[in-house]
Amino acid sequence: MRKLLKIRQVVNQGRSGTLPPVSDVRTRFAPSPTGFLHIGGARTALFNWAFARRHGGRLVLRLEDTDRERSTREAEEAVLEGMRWLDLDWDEGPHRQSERGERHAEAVETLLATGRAYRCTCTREELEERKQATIAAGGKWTYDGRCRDAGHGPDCGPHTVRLRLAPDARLAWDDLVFGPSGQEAREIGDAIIRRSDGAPLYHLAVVVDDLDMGISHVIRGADHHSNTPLQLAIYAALDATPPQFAHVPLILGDGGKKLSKRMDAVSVQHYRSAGYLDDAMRNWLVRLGWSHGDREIFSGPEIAALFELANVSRSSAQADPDKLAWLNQHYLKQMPRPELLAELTPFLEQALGHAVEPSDGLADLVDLLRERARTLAEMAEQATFVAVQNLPYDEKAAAKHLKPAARPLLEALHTALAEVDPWTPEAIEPVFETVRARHDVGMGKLAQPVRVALTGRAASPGIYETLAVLPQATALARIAEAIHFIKHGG
RNA sequence: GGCGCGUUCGUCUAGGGGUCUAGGACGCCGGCCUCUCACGCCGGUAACACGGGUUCGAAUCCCGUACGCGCUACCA
Repeated sequence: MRKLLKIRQVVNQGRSGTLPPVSDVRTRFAPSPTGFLHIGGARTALFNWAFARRHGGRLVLRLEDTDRERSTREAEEAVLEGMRWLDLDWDEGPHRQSERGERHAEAVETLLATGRAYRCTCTREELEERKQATIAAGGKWTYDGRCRDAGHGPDCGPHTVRLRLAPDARLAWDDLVFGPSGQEAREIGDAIIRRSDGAPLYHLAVVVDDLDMGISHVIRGADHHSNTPLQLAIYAALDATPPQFAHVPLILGDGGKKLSKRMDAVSVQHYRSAGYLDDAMRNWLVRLGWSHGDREIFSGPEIAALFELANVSRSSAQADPDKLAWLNQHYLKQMPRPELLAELTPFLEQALGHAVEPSDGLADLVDLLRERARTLAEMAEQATFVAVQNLPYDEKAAAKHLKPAARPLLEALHTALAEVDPWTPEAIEPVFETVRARHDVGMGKLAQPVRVALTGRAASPGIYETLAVLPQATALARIAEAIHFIKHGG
């Protein structure tokens, strides 16, 4: 218990207050390892990370893995993987709640020894019965205190342990986001802190863990706002100074409803595999409930430099996938080429179904595509033509542009293009000009058939660039194929 | 049901009594650019939940209503 007393109180501050420049800020992220990192959890982690970094503090990672069923090693790893992907580096841990049973048990024993808690032999059935009775009588139910002064000893048979609350205690705190908050103890009642099977309850466990880990700021989802009074009571019973609390609003799904696993994309790995960038994801998440004036774009380091709890909203936010897509393209546009190439390759290989050799053409193409794709998956889709063996034609595109009228144009181009040297957009352009002038057609009539011949589709980057991205021989071969296609049909 | 919290354009938000005929961003619509698709640029649409107060003056303060969310477990 000594250890618990060491906790230092960080200067109390309201929403408008400021923190001392250097502090002992210690935040924590405490997810339960469910097999994926939920975007709500990811944002909570991000806020904790940002707050710690902003104030030169430390972030502690703690896995709340008491649900042994779901808490497999793989489930844990998935959560950590999500954190790493988002560059949310932690300074301590991961600690595991399951490994701290002894500390939880000790705390309960201390509480029992000091009379701050007592044993309760009421059974679930009895409790339920009395609860229904008082509700039927129009009353509000909290534990009626039957065992409060019964003085049950350790050998009283099956029992739970309850916290003895002073009925007139006002369990109040100044929430860093919600402001002054609190509840009367009598509205809570004597809560169970240890189950009859000896396992500690969540509220006891978090308090002991946060105390032991020296957490100065508990930043967590608003769903815990109304759990705080009880936890405050536990801190008090332990004679410990509670940390500061900041509750962040929940993230809602489409239509303002709670995020549902089947209706919404709730895990960060979903977005990752859909081709979203970590920078975009972080930026999107941080702007859900937090703002910094009119600014929209924030890099990781900028978040770490600018984040303040005072600018966190109190109302829940609806996740908007369109905004994420926009952010993603923004980051796609400014990502250094080698990096982008590396990120794209796995997506491209997946789209093609075979390995891809790096080439200058592909590298050039990536620069052309960053203006046209919102995700890596989209970009890969648009890039397949450079690396594909047998180019398939989009049916509608072929029907519209690979018509007999295009044949003489393609033939003229094929001949002229064979002479182009060097094979660059600049050298290719004049060829189109001459062919266009000679056949007296508009650019559209000329470019579209070529585009379909080269890419199989009606949309691609500029035609000269698209040509130059392919080896000259390949480009010529595809034009020849298109001519053949027009002659003989599919 | 009880307790708590929330409510500014479709969405994320700025805004802490006059400078708000409410600003930015995404989306959407229109235009320009143009070989397609994009990008870019220009322009437009669109909000203070409702009702009472307080005040010379309210998006901003107070009360109520409605709606939404959270908690209300020997779950976390």
